[in-house]
Amino acid sequence: MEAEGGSEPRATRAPTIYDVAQAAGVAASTVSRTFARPGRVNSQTAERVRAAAAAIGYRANPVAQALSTARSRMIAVLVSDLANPIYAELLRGAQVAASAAGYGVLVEDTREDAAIERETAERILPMVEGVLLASSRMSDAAIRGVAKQRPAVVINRGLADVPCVVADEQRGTRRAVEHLGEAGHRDLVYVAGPDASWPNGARWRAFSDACHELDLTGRRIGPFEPTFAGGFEAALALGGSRASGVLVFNALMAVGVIRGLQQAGLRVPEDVSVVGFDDVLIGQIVSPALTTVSTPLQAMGATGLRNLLALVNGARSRGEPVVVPARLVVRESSGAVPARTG
Amino acid sequence: MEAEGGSEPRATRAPTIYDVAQAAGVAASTVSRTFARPGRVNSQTAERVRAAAAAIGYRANPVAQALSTARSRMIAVLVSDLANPIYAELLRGAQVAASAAGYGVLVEDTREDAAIERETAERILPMVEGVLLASSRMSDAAIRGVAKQRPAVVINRGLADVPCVVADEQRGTRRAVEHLGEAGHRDLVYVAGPDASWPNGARWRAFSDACHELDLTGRRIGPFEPTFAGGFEAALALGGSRASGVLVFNALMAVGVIRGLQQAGLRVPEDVSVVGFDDVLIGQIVSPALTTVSTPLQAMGATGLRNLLALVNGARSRGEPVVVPARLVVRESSGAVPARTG
DNA sequence: CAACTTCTGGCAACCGGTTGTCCCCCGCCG
DNA sequence: CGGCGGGGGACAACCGGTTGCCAGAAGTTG
Repeated sequence: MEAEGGSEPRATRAPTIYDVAQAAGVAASTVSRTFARPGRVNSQTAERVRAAAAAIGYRANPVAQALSTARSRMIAVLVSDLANPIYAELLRGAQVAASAAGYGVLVEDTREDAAIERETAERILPMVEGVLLASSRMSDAAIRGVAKQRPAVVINRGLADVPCVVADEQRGTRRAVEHLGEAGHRDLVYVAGPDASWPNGARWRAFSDACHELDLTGRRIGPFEPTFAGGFEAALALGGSRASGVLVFNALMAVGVIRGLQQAGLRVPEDVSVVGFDDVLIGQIVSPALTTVSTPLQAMGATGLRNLLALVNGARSRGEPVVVPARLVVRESSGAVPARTG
Repeated sequence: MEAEGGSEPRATRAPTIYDVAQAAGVAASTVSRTFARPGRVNSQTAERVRAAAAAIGYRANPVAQALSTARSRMIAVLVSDLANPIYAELLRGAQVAASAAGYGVLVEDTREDAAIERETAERILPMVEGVLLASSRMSDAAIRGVAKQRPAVVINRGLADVPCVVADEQRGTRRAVEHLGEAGHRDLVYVAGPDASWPNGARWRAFSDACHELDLTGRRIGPFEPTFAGGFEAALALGGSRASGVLVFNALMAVGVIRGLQQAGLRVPEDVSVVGFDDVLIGQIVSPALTTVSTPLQAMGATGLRNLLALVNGARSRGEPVVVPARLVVRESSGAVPARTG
């Protein structure tokens, strides 16, 4: 007679295919095939197995499956900073897409630090089937190193030899500059984010080119932290400038710039027009509402993840990056150039 | 002679302990113990093994380790909506804490849906060592069901028999009501969030009690969606009310309420005072800045995760929930009651 | 009716670690 | 010099599935 415990907590071992096999009077392999290869076993037998499994509450152990099939059904997603809503959105898109495909998402917040990112990647690489790098801060070489070990897709970064999903920074930025130009602004400033950020470089280049073509003056200040505080700080640096139009690396910073300018006694958009990147709630809430270059963040996350799964399943990537459109959403933070009183 | 491929992609199988064993001239078990039980093997042997491992680039396979030790070193974190910054913060706190302990975090966005949440939980339960439920929408019974299968910790919800981390909703709410009362507001409204949300219930009860004790009139409207749009909608419903002080379920909604009221031609705080819950960036940015009940979200995520790990490692939980303090942060959206002109 | 398929279940090896157990060898002690 | 103790390495079983291969049964074909 076995010991009769009181309320057993998580005592009893979970049932395995062997338990099911015994209950159904078949071999373990038959149980395995019943679930993994329907059709391979006689339907009557299968029915018996399923009944036995249900009766004893069998659930396949995903770890064991992962070991024997070498497929963990997990994807790693690395983001720079979960507190930044753009990563929350990207992650959400990716997570929902993964879930739909029966995959789990291992998140890691790399805290805007290339070293942490690298180390993290190495650590979790062996247990996932692929890696989605959102706005990686690593060097190209490091990214390729990761991609050599596992299928990888990069979001928000253009990079040869590794599949990418990027927004059309070029056109988006161009539209923003045109918008400012049409409003009469001649002197523009680009407020830069982190040097390690690829979109930052792309936006600055596109800004610079567009200014040149449209015969506008375009300067750059920064880099600043890609946060509200960083933008606020940038607004102070903007003080002595003659610039009437400002393009800011991201939405959080742009909001910071607006607040900083207001703090300094300038009105937006009457004195200075501010345009940002990323269409997140905070930009819509702030007053004046932020004119911004909008990219479909959730969709990018989802697309990135789906492409990654395709890769995992043996697809070969076309060399071309996936480019999603960016459009300008004009709100209240930009307007006509002020009449020069000075 | 083997086929000589060109650039081999991810061809070669990762080295195993058997490869290391062969290279070092020892048995596989010795290799395993070299890493898993330092001290059990002679230091000279260990050195040889480590050298061999380094030479061939061996890395332990976490899946195999998970199978044989029954420890996957992964924790599931379920949140209702990643697009809500409070979950992003909770998740961030949890992720960083997990990472520090060498654990990975599997996130799942349950989209505010109890059914999805349940199903998700069942699906990933077998591959994690524990579960952190942030603002679960499931029934108490369903949560207990989960907790019976794996160690679980619940955040933002009080629940007997399952370890919890909650903010001091009672005191936080009380402070908010006192604040409004001291400013002269006699007629208050609580704008409710989802019925399935535990903090929503706790806040409403505390609000109601506080109003009673302080001899104020406290009504309730809702439920509304816990989003900006939901708050905006609520503001419309607030229209005909004589209430001059409004307490709103969360920050996103509170911001929506402010904007909705402004839209309706009311000034905040001159005509109506608005107080919210959750101290997130958006509440600081909005104009007027939101007076809010602030709780340490990242810390709650981190604490929840650490307690979960303790549980996983065999600690028994004291029955008491962990209560973290909530404090009122007074900003611009609340002020003195307007002089009654009507 | 023999030869050949097709269907279907079982056996056993395998994925890559971990760990209980055995045993050899060495040193130490009486 | 014999016996004892313990350090340390090897063997093999095990975690829980998956799958190649085999063989018996049933069905098909000439």
